[in-house]
Amino acid sequence: MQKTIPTSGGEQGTKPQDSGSLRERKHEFVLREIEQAAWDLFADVGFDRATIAAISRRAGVSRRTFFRYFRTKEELLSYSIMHCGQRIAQRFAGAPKSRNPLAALEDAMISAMQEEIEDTRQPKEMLGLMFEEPNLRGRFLCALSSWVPALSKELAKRKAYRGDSARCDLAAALYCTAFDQAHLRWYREPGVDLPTQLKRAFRQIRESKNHRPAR
Amino acid sequence: MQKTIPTSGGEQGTKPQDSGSLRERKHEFVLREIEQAAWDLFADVGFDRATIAAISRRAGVSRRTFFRYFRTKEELLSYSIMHCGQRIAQRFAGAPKSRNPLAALEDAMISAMQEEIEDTRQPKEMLGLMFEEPNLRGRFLCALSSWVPALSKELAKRKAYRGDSARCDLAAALYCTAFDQAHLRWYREPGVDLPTQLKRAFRQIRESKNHRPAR
DNA sequence: CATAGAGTGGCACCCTGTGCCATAATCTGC
DNA sequence: GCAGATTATGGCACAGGGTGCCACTCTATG
Repeated sequence: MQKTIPTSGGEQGTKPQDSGSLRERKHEFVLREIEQAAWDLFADVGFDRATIAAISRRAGVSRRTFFRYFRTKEELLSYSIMHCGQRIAQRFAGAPKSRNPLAALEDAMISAMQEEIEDTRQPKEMLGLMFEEPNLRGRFLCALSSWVPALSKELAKRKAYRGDSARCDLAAALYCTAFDQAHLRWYREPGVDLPTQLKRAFRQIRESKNHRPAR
Repeated sequence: MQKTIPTSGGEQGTKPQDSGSLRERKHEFVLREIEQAAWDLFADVGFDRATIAAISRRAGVSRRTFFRYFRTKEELLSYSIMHCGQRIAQRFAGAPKSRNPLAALEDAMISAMQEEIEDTRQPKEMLGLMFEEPNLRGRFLCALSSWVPALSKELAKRKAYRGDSARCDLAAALYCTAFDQAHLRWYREPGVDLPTQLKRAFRQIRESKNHRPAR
């Protein structure tokens, strides 16, 4: 029953990605255990019926400890989504400055999501909860809208809309909405992959919009 | 201390808008009492610190009864927002069919909000809570996104995007996002009124988009 | 006035989330 | 290794959100 925590001073040599002290690795380990236990239970009985006591038991920690890793049950979600937002922001910031700002944002979202899907266990199941459970839908949208400032800032830095922050805010928000809707369609429409749905949504946003060069 | 409930058989005659039986009017009355008590308390101490016990006490009902009027504390919000969404949908549906579909949607949102602001006590304070309290932000966005199906349906009926439902969905969602962002700016930027903010946001969406007639 | 049905309040109960404290584990310097 | 500082953990108590249940009150109807 006891699972082992990877040791740093072990005989088989420390792997490069197992960075940090034992304490840090342990923390990371328990975090993943809780996360996994939670998602397993969500899949079994749904979000609302999965009590924190049950999640904790499944993860092998006390209820009190759960709250030291996640402030609320919903934070289990925001967690994944925030991480996803950071990925997108990083890629966006790393894109060549010569690229059209909106096109760079689109690229960042598409490529980040391709990677995200590969990394995530049961991405569609997770997404299902986000769309079906009203509680989670709110959290999801709230997390999405929290991406706006960072994306808007990068748009402004790249002189989209001549650097007008209000317009960049709105543009970022619109792209997040397209992101959401593309996921919704991907979830509901089997057979069409996510990148295609994203591209369709983005095309509709910029459809017939003439990106007039900054003066 | 005792407030009186408008009687139907009173000497001063029944007012036309006080329709329904005594039971129904009483229900409506208590509903408003709770709603008002809640918003007053929210303004005083914030959403989180306003306990349901305190709201109920202020409204003169028991805690148990509160939950017979509102399933959750957050529902106090969704309530207003849903109502607002219905208003918009009604106006949209009532617009002349000859009008450009997207323009009709814009008109509906603008005029509905003008009326809404007049009807609402402290509209900006309410909005403030929606943007500042993370819990409420999620609820707000979730309620907003629940408008999408109805608006999309009406867009499709009016042959926007040649009736393509996927595109209408996205368009409706984008307009809701513009709606949200306009409110955000209105809240943060004193001195510019809401209709102006809405118009600015809408202009950016359709900016340079050529509404080609449906073939 | 009598009776059915809806509204109400009080109670017990479970779950979420937090503060507090004792205990156990890790880290640091020796 | 070892002692002390630091941090993680678990258990407990407690406030608040939300629900089921039951007795009681009020309305609607005849």
